[in-house]
Amino acid sequence: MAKKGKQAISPTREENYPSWYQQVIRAADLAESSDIRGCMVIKPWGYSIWENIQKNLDEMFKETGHVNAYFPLFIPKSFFEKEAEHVEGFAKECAVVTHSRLEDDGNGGLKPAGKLTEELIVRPTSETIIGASFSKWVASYRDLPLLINQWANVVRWELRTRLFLRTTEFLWQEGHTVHETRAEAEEETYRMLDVYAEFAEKFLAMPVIKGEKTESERFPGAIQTFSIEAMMQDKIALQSGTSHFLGQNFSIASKIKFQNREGVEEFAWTTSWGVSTRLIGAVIMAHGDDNGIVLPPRITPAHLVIIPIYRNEEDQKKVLEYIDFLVSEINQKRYHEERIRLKVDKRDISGGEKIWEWIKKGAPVRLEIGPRDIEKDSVFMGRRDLEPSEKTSISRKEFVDNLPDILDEIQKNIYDKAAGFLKANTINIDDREEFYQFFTPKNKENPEIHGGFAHSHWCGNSECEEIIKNDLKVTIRCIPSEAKEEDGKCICCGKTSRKRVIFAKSY
RNA sequence: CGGGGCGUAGCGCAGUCCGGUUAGCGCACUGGUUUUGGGAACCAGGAGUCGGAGGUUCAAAUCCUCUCGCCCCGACCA
Repeated sequence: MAKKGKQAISPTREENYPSWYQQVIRAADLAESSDIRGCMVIKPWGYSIWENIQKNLDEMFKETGHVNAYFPLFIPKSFFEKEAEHVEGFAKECAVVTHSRLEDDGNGGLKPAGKLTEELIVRPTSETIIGASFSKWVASYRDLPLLINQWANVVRWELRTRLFLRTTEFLWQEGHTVHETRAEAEEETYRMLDVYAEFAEKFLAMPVIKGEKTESERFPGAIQTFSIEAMMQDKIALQSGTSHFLGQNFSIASKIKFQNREGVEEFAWTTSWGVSTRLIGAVIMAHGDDNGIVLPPRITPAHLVIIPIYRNEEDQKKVLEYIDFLVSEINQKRYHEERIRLKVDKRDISGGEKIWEWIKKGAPVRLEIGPRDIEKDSVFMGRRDLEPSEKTSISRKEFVDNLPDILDEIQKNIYDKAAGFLKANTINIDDREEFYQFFTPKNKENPEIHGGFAHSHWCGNSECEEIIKNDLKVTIRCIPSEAKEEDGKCICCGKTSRKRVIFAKSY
């Protein structure tokens, strides 16, 4: 007898959001924490999502003229010291390699030996080490622009970690580009922000807001930092991608110089931009429900899971033959120029258990196929964007013909749902009192999900930013690119302002 | 790094305050029988030395000290 609740995940989002998040990761078998502090093991189902993110983003990078390369994991400490703000920003979270050997400590253990003459930093980001190469590669304006991307792991020794959202080691890509002019570098910065926004919306089905960071939230060493911000279902903002205009700061530090068209030597203009495995956390929290993760078809490891139903060997043979035929038909179809990724779950466990497992893992489409369906030449379909009980029987032919459209419809539905949520929880606030109420939970002991994105005026003074942050833990997520100029008064100090910015709590 | 909570089988927990037979329970796992289209039932099994180290004691999951890790809140951050 089924005696568990209506939901597969406990606690629900409403009951305890952080705990729900962890349970979804476990139930969907995405990742687990490892024996190393703050580091995660990404399991096959989770890693496969990352591979699909990589594949599609990489294509977009190539389409915009970038090529991949790979640079060292280690950065000599002296390289790091070249850009003062950069050092200050990352110093507190650097893993440092000091020795090169281990030797017997005389007690059956090992001790480090072979002290390095210069310590090596495990890269928290690669501006300085890549800059060292770039300085050798760039001599003339004819060498520019230089458009490089690297897929890599980085280490940031964060104090508090959360699977996918903030881990000590994480996977990401970092783009590093060098340009002849300021304008060109700025253009690149915006272009890559647009690529991220497009990727988030098209592939992750996640609406985002593009905008510029305030000075306090800027990347260490950057002139300008831009980000895409998404709203999670607890109404908290998640910075999901960043693009930085670095000016000449890093080219000066790394001596990236070139002879310009007038024959005069000058420092180049650089950018950097990145997204990380955090995007998987974003997908979980943007679309997941109380039954587990909900995967956008464009990045799911499996579009379709087929569950054979039979009770004797005779039926089994018939069912599996029917499924073989169905699979061969599906293999003819394409979804956005890719093969349909499918799994036939032949494991010898009960049907109901399999169905729930695939719901928790977020597979967009499930088919149950048994003797009854074969008789009607039809399939029994469940969709992850609908309730688990909402299953329909449709003819085999119709299903096969429409499968790509069904997947697109699911992709669209979950996007619309997330966009609706973002809209419903975004408001203009002009009154300070109202602003404070918006961001204050009614139940202090056990805070309910509250707040959202507040579009409010800001005078541009970082002191106001600081006051709000201290009072409410609310920060300016970005100055939206699309914000229109209008007259208003700063939500904090009341001085005149020309633009609304987005205030929210953030991860 | 500061405050709080917690480490007992793969997972979730009871037992700890008031030390004392072979350390329990649910789920999962293995084998069997009956089942099977919304998370099956029964029977029989396997698996832990109680996060780690040290101490107190005739006796430690339980008391003391140190230490490691996880979770939540805060500061820091993709």
